[in-house]
Amino acid sequence: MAEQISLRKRKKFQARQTILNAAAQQFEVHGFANTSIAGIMQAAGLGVGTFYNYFSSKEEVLLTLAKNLREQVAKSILAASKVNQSSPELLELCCLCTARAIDKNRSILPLFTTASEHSDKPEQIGQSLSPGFRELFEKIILRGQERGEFRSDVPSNIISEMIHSIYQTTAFSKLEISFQENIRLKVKILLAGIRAR
Amino acid sequence: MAEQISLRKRKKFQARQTILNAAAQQFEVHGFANTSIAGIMQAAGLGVGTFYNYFSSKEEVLLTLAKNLREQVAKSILAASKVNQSSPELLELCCLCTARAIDKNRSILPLFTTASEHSDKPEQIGQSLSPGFRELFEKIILRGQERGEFRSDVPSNIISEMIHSIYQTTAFSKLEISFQENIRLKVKILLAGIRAR
Amino acid sequence: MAEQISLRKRKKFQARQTILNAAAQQFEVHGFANTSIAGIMQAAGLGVGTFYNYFSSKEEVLLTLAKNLREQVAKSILAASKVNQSSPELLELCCLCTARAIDKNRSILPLFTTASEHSDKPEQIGQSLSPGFRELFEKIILRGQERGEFRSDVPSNIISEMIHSIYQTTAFSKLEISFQENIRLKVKILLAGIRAR
Amino acid sequence: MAEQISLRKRKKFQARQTILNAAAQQFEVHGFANTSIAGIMQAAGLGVGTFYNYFSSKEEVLLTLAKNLREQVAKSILAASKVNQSSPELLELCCLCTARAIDKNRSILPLFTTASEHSDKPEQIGQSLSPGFRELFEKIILRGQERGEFRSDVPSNIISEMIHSIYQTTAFSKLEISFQENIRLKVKILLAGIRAR
DNA sequence: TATGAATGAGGCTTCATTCAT
DNA sequence: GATGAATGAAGCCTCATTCAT
Repeated sequence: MAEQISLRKRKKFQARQTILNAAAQQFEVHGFANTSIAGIMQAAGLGVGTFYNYFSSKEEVLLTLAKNLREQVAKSILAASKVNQSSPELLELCCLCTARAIDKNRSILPLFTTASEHSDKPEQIGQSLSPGFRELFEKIILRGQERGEFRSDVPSNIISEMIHSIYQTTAFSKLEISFQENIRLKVKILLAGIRAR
Repeated sequence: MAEQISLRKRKKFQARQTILNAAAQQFEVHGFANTSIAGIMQAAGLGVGTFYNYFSSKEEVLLTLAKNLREQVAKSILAASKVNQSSPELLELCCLCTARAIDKNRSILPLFTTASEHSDKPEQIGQSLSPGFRELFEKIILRGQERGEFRSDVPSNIISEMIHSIYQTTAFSKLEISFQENIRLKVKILLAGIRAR
Repeated sequence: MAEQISLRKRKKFQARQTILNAAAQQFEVHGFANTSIAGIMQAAGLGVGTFYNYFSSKEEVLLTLAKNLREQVAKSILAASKVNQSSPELLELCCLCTARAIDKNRSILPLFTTASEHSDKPEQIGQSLSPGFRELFEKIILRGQERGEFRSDVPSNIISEMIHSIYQTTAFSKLEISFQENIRLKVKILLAGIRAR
Repeated sequence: MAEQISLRKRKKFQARQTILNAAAQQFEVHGFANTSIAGIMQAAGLGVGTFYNYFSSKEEVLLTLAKNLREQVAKSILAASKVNQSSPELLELCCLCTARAIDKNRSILPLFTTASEHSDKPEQIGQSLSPGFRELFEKIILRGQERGEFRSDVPSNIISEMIHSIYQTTAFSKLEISFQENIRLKVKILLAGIRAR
């Protein structure tokens, strides 16, 4: 009996995953707005109605994808930031860790730049990715500025916004260079730019 | 007779402008995806059918808005780049000019980050803004690298992409700082970051 | 120009009427809940989307039908109630006038007994028919009670509710007797029952 | 062994009752049309699929509720009508008994006025309540007319229909008076109205 | 050229019903 | 017998687009 329930739950969990994957893929191919629920469920090999057993809207799927990514990134950063080191080193490390975590979910990030367009509650989605790493970055920068490791003539939130922008747009890059390497180079420039003289 | 024709042409031009303005405003308020042609035309105070006398789709309106912005930016840059100066100085000047031109059309830029989402031909729109100033930036950077004014260990297209990303995301910024000032600070960091050592 | 507009408006008015008639007929045949908008518009010989150029929901159609009926009844009663006469005579006259007005729109009345079921705002529809004649009846009864023409041991609103109930249920009657005659007989009983002794 | 079977039967009976009660409650709160089977079963604390072990449709549930009410009313009337008395007295007694029986199941009656709307077989449900007491009333009236106790210038079926209408609409009454008292007053008027002169 | 009513394709969502466990 | 996930039919509604005036 307990096993039966567990079996069913496992299946339900699997179906949920199937839908999430199908959605991510469809979003990547057609974009969020051009993806229909019917399309997602067809890609998932499930009936249309089944979608509503798991999610109440396309937005909720996006939110879920965002949450998953956010958690992965957070975990990855957390691990990296335990080691003790200088602020520039730490910032670079975190940036690269984040890049690596994002790279595994490349299809998802680009959505958040644009998702705010399609929702009645843009703020929810648009910034749902940030918490957990944007704040972390800002903390590191602040600490670096206090320690005199980073220039102080530019506010930390501007710098943090700049890092954020790098991730957002690099995900769209058409250049013939890997995502992580692209990020690495840009972070290199940024670090050089904010180093205290 | 000639005057009548000219009058008619002027009137036609006016209607077109009215639609463009209404569209820009609606896009800004509701987002591209959530703006309907009926909505645009209502805002324009014109009949729905009239839209199709001037444009064939919402995308075309967006493209037109982009083209207008692009031309303004290009003109602005062109004027700035005539003066002879060092590459960093020139780059900074061009960046600020661009910022100023964009600031006048703030409502339009944010659309291009997202517009690719909504179209069947994303590439057309998504990058429609760049030509005319992205290339210019790259040229300046290349020249600077050749002259030894900019570091050469990062490809010019990466740097140019980074500048591009600054414009795209700063347009969305929620920070309490003006668009132009925000851009200025970021460009400062970037310039410091790419200066040859 | 003015004529053209007028022509269009006339056509628009006609289409509205066509929809209202088709809806009334469909409601009568299949009931409100079992009538789909597609069904109405097919009966009207118009496209589905056209419905929304005129109404925003099935409920609004019902409300409109109710309003029309209400206005007819009110007009009919108003005309009748101008003549001066005893309260029982006046009440009877008004009842019969109402019956006649309703009879012309037989298909509509039955809906209001049931419509409250189907709406999120039941009170709106359920009682939308009453104003204009339920109150009138109550006024006549009250006056009759004051004058000693009607018994006073039963509250006027109970009597008025009883009249109301006669209309509502007689519209459903399966008896082989005309609607108006049926009403006439019931009103006869009621009048006999409320006459002061 | 026999006990086990009996236990099972009792359990089955219980589930059936649970569903009926939940359904009645849901019907009352949301209306018949707006009540889904899922909703009923959730209110019943049972799985959706279980519904079909007991009923084949929402209509059948309604029919069952009607049958139960009908039987209660019939039993109540039967008891009352055994005593020998004049037709008006008997009719009044039966009316009040009926009112009392209905009052205990207030939630159910209102459904039958409207249920016909929602079914493909309206006749089945719409009049499913009547048999057993409408006929009885008619018999009493007929007898009274034969005995000269009731006026004969109005057909008995009209009078019986009038009684029926009182129950149907009083169940919806918004007046600040109890259901039974409301019925009592209306029956009083009716009786006064049909008394032979 | 301007208009706006008509249109139907297409997306969203609900829900009765089935069926494997 | 109980369950609840899966299903797709069917309804609702929006909106780009056309076309007669």
